[in-house]
Formats: sequence, structure tokens, C-alpha cells
Amino acid sequence: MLDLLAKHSPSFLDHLTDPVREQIAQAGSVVTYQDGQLVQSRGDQKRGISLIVSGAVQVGIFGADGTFIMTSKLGVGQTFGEFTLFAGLPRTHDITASERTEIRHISAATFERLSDAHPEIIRALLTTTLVRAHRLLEMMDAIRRLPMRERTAKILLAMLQTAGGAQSFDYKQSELAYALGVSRTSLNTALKQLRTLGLIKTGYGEIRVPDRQRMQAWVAENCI
Amino acid sequence: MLDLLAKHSPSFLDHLTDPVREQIAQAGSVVTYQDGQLVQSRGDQKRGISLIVSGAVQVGIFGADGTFIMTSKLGVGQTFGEFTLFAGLPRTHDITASERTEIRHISAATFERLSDAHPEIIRALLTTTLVRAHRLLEMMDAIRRLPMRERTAKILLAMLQTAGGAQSFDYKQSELAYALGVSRTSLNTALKQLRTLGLIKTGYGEIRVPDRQRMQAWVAENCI
DNA sequence: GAAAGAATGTTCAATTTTGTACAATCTCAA
DNA sequence: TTGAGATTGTACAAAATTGAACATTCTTTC
Repeated sequence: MLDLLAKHSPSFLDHLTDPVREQIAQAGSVVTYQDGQLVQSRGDQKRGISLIVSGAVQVGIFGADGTFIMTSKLGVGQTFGEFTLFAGLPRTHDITASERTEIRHISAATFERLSDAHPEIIRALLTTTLVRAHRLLEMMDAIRRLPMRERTAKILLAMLQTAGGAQSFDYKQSELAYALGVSRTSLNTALKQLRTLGLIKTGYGEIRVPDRQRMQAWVAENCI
Repeated sequence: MLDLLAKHSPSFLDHLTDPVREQIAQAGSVVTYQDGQLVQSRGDQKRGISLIVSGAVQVGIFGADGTFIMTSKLGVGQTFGEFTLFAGLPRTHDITASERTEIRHISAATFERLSDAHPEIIRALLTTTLVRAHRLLEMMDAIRRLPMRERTAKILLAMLQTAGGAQSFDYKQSELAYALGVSRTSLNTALKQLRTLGLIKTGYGEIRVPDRQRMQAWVAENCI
């Protein structure tokens, strides 16, 4: 499932000190992927961690009919593959580059050496993972407890908060719909309601929240 | 939302070496809670980590009408409150003891000192958090992609796998229903279907999976 | 071992959500 | 600037889910 919020969260790299960041910048090797190219497949067993140097990737699962169900978008400074190192799990998602993207792949052995020498690496990973788990929990809660309209508002607000000062998101409604676990039809209906309330404006591939304070107040009021 | 699976997962303590476990056993102070007693409230700002020494707790949120919506059950050796230390977030859930329970509360300062001295502590936390995030992702995916019957089977199987060799769970259908994000009625219908397929047996406050292999095969077949 | 309390099994109407379809609008590239 | 392709807005029947109700079965306690 997905946290479309992920892309704008503070990244792994953000939590490191400069010297360690430099160490990591010299580890492993960088591979460049073209727009749409496959980075990894669900089920891959290779252990190692991957760090996005430039560009962005889409995390998801290819369905039996070939459709791609997106779970998450990751941007510069974010990582994937931690599971394989610490929990001994296989890769659980298909990942494709969503533009021209450079990714640094660091093997299990190398990463272990680095993280033994610099405990702050593990600490940084822990922080990003905790934030992520926390967001997932909140999302699950919203999905099960709140009706569509409220749920949508709450998630939009959460996205707004992780997006820094931005006022708008470049997400297609179909993506967002999946993020919220509903059909595009339902999402559109909910967006219409929020639009009627004057909380958001919708455009082509874009959703804008003109007045964040008002949105925040509405969510606080309506999403117990 | 909740991961009822949590209670049976390998705990934080399981990932530590003996000497460090002993260090932790001397840190902070242990408080004993009676069955049903409140351990923490959503919104609490106090920073620190809590470790379950004996008993178990229920994590959830008290709704406006006083009903408790459970998100997770945690057992011996598991922790909560990590968020407050590493992500600077307030406590996001209400927690109550689900039986007579001893909990070791460790302050932010003490925990920081301990974890600086023993990096494996952070590592252990990272491992449990990763496993948890992973499970949440899988769960979200099941919730959004699979119809009730398949979803139920998949989650039951996941619970089975984290429960070690056990064949049955002591969960009420109403609890399980919330865990899956559906009404008790729907869950009951799904359970009936799985029962008809011969995959499970249901009892009073209990669900049994007599043949794990068969269940596994069915899930592999039907839950793409 | 009888009674009270809990949890399950089942039904059904009301509600919500989906899937499908198609028109309207927007973007991009030729 | 025109057309192809993508995305959004909307409507409606079909399907799934819920909530409420109640009988049944099980457990616990006296």
C-alpha cells in the first residue's frame, strides 16, 4: 500500500553528518536507469541496500494483467532494500524508474562494514523507518475509521505537511485513489465535496490546497 | 489499523545479546498496571521508550463515543514510544493493559546514554521496526487489492507464520474484523467461506488452521 | 448445573462503493 | 494550431459492505 507521502519525507541522507555522507557516496556503484526501466523485481533475493542519487522511482506490484499498482514514490536521498539486510526478507515490490534515475547499489557486505564503523547510519535508517511506520499506521487508521470525504482531507493534509511549504501536489487522481485504497470514482466524488466546501481546487494532474490553516481546522474538527 | 500479528513477532529483546539485555533490565523503572488500566494517552508529550516486562497491552484509539478501536496488541519484550525519541512525534495512541502487566519506562536521556554505548540497541530497534513496516505494507496491499475471502486467508496465514508452530489463534471475530478493516458481519461471511473450503475451523474465540500447507497453497494460488 | 454473560451464526434492508461508460477538458507534440 | 492522447467530471446500474436484529452456542460463575 502506499504512501505517496514518502517522496517528500526527510530522507535517509538528510539524517547523516557530512563525513559519513561522503563515505557512502564512495561505496557501492551507481547504475543509471532510463525512464520506465525496471530496477528490481518482486521476489529478488539479492541482499543489499539501494540509494537514490538522482531522479525518482515508483514502488509497486505488477498485477497478473500487467497493470502496475503503485505503492509508493521515492525521491533523492531515499533508500529501499533495507528489508533484505535486517529482516532477511526477499524484495517484496517491483520498482521502476519514473524518469532518468541514478541509483547507488551497496552490497550487504559493504553496507555492514560501513554501518559498523558509523553507527549513525543505523540510527538514520531507524528514524526514516519509524516515520514511515508511523505514517502507515495513521493511514490505516484513516482508511478504516473515516468516511471517504474526511479520509481524503486528512491524507491530503498529511501530504501537505510532509511536502514542506508547497501548496499543491502533482498527482493524478487515479494514483491518489489507489493510495487511499478506493476507486477513482469514489475519490472524485470526495474531491468534489471538498471542492464544494472550498477546501481544495482540482486541476489537470494537480490538487491545490489554497488555505492550509482552513484545511487543518476542518480536519481537526471533522476527523476525530 | 492494526497489526494483530505484532504480538507474536520476534521482539526487540530477542535481538539483543545477553549483556546488553541485562543493562536494559537495570535501566529506568518498572510500573505495574492492572487489567484495563491506562498506560498512556494519545497526545502525551513525554519522551521515552517503554518495554513490556510481563503481560500484554492493547494499542488503539478511544473514539468520541468511548469505544476503543484496537490497533495492535503487544507482548513481552516488545516496545512502544520509539516515535517520541527518534521522530519527535507525540504519543499517537491510547494504550491500556490487557491483563496484569509490568512495563519498564526508560527516559529519553537514559535510553540515549545506553544506545550510544551499545549500538546494537539501535540495530535491534531497526530490525523490529522494519519487520513491522513491512507487515503493514503487505496488509495495506491485501486490504486494497484482495476481496474479503482472499484477504482473510492471507492475513490468517501471515498470523500463522509469525505465531511459530501454533495452529490456532485466540482472537475474537470482532477483533479480527477490525484488524482487517471490515465489519464483523463481513468477516463472519468470509470465515464461513473458508470453512466451507475446509481451510479453517472456527470456535468460540478461536480460529484454527488444521493444515497449514494446504492454506499456504490456497493463498499462493488465489492471492496474486 | 442453572443462570448470566459473551461470542458466534445468520438474515435482510439500507447504504456505500465499484465498474463502466462517455463527454468534457487539458497537454503535448507534430 | 490541430489532432492524438491523457485526465477529469459525471451518471447509473451492479455489487459489496454495513448495521441492526435475533437465535444459537459456548463459557463462566455462583
